[in-house]
Amino acid sequence: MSSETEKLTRGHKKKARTRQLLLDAALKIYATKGAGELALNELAQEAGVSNGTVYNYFRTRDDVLEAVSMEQAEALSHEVARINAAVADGAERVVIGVRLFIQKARNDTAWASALINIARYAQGMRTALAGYVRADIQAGKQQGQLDYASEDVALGLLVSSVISVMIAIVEDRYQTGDDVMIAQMLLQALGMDKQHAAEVASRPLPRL
Amino acid sequence: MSSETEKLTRGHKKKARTRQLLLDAALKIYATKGAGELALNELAQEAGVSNGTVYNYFRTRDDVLEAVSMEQAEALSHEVARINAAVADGAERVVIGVRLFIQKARNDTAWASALINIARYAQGMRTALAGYVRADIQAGKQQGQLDYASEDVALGLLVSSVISVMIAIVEDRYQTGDDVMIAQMLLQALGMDKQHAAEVASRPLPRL
Amino acid sequence: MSSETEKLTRGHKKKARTRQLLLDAALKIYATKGAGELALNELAQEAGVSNGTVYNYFRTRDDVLEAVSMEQAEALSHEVARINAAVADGAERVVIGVRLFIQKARNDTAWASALINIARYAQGMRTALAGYVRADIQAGKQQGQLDYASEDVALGLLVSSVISVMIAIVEDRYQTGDDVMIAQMLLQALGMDKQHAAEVASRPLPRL
Amino acid sequence: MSSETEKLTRGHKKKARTRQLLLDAALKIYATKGAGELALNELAQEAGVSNGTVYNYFRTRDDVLEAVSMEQAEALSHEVARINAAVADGAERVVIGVRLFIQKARNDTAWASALINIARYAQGMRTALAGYVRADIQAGKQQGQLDYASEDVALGLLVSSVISVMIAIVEDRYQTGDDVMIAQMLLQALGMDKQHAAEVASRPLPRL
DNA sequence: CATGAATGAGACTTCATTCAT
DNA sequence: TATGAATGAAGTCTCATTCAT
Repeated sequence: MSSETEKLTRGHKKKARTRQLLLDAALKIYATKGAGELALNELAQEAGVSNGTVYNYFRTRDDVLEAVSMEQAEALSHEVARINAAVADGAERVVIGVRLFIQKARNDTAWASALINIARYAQGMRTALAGYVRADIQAGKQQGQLDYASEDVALGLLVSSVISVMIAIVEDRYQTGDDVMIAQMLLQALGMDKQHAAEVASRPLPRL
Repeated sequence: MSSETEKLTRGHKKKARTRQLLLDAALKIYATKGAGELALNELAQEAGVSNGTVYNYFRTRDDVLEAVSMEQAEALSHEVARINAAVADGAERVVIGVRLFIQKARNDTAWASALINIARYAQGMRTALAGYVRADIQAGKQQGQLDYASEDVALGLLVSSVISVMIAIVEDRYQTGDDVMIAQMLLQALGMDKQHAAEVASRPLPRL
Repeated sequence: MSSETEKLTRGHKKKARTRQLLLDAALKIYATKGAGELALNELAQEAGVSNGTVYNYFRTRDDVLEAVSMEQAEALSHEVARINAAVADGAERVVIGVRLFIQKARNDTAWASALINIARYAQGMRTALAGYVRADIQAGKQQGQLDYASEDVALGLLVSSVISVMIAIVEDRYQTGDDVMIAQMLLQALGMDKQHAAEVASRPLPRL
Repeated sequence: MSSETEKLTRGHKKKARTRQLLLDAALKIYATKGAGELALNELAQEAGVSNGTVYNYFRTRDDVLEAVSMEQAEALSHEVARINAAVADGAERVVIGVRLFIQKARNDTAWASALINIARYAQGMRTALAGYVRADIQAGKQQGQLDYASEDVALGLLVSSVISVMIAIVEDRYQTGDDVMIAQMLLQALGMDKQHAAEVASRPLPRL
């Protein structure tokens, strides 16, 4: 490794570490506050860096939001994709995505709360979340299991419904089995008949 | 009417008028800004009263939000109830509610934008919106047209989907016919079969 | 006095008083610091008002500077005009203006210092100062005592020279009689011959 | 030349080069901003070095200002001295200095702007500029062409007048011929009679 | 009740300066 | 010497809130 490269690497590592500190701190704050209320000096304090340091990484509140959004969206995509790797059935892939998402939210309501707050503001987040489902519902349609007129409307329905369940979780209105229920309803909305939808929605989830 | 009473009445009228000025101004501002960004100073200016006056009517930012929420929710309930007065079919009532709501949003995107911003913050708004649909889906179920396992999940689905369409409108992603489409999908989600759902969703709307 | 007027007057009086507090405080600060270094929170403290109050009167540092400039320029104009009221001779009016200005600076070096700092930044100040001399040198020219090619150059020379003497005063480089000396030199620059200039420049000043 | 010496020399050269980079960058910035607003971060960026590097050369903002002042004053002295080398007449030397200065300012208003900003803050600059004129007016006095009572007042007048013209140039208020005009007025201020002053002020300038 | 000047807490933002590499 | 991330003091600015009129 040349001295040049080494220097850059060290610098980058430090930069990357601080940046991650800030992103983690931001996510933590989003669990409590709306994205519009994130105070950059509070972010600094939470991350354990000084006030001015924040400005070496983010110019505005929205920059922070966008960065956190992207990070979360990417992490989620990767995770669901990994778990769905062995599943070919488009409808089932949708169900797994929806139910895993909800499960994750139940296991970590702070995270769920943060995600809700992020999704409220960061349209990019919603879009990114929609992105990784799009292929699944397309597959479902091609496989003849799903049948819907507008992909965009379908995606809007899917994403907003899942968020709606997340809100229920955070507000402690979630009931056991709601994940299966919403999955079934979504399949029906996407054109699957009740019996089939009920069956697919209640298949056991693959191991993580 | 005694002079005393008259004075009181006039006082009340004036009071009510000022309050309405403030509510209208707030709605106008919500069309532009998130509820968290409403500045009471700006509200006063928009309403044409002095900043101190605001405090005679609302103690906090959230008071304003809640009042506007309630006003809107009530107005919406009344409107939809009036239009639905002659409709007995529960499923059709749902469709009419959904489609009218969307139509209204399309006719006044500023109002739509305000409502989205209100709904983001004021959970009460969502609840209120859900309230007036609850009876309709219950009716649909009793009439044997709808079939769903959890009323709460169903309501969450309905409300969040409609909001999702409103967001699409504000962001100019709405396509003609999306209102019928979402109505149909929601009926399907609520357990109606495709053909029937398509038929009910596309019935002509009653006159306003 | 109607209640309406009374209210306005009371409000105005208070506003005017606070504004004057701020202007006075600003002048005091300019005696020490350059106009570019005036800190608005320091201004608040010096004026004995709270931080935010400053922003009810001035939006920026430059607003303060301009207001102080105008106030000073106006006060100076009035003062010199009053003293010169009985003097018809244009050249003598110039001399009186110059010498009084210098005298005032010697009597209040803090004021002189402030004025220097103001003049450095606020071109408007220089212009205003020039304004009230313009008529005098025009008179001198018409009376056949002064003779110069460019009025603007002449005014620039006059104003900058007086400021130059003020700087000397503040830096304690001023020598007794320099006021007469600079007045004579300026008359010569404006086309008067040495003997005449010496005589006019050394005439006794009118009483204040 | 030993490798050791060579390294030192290269080091010195590099050091000198970096310093010059910084001085040039500072001058460029002074053309835009007042000396009080020079940000060392910006200086570093403009010079293409890292912010920490600045501190290897200058301890404070004022250090930079002083260094640039000195550099400019020295350069100007040299230039005028060179051009005046063959001129014995003190009054003419003054005229040449004044007019060349103005000419240079007209040819490079950015430089003029920088110099004004420097002169505002750095009294040393004014002093240095005065320094190289002092000998000339002394010569003029000894030659019997100039006649003034106070050398210091005369120098103040000279320097401030020239700066006043530079300001006029930067503000686009300069008129052709103003250089000759101001030169003539200054000679008159220094005691020369009108006809003679007009003649000396309008002599053709020596070639550069 | 209405007014609007004053308040001051609390955010934002910049930048000179330090320091480990 | 050069680098540039980190620091934190110092200033800017906003706005909910109070209060005398």
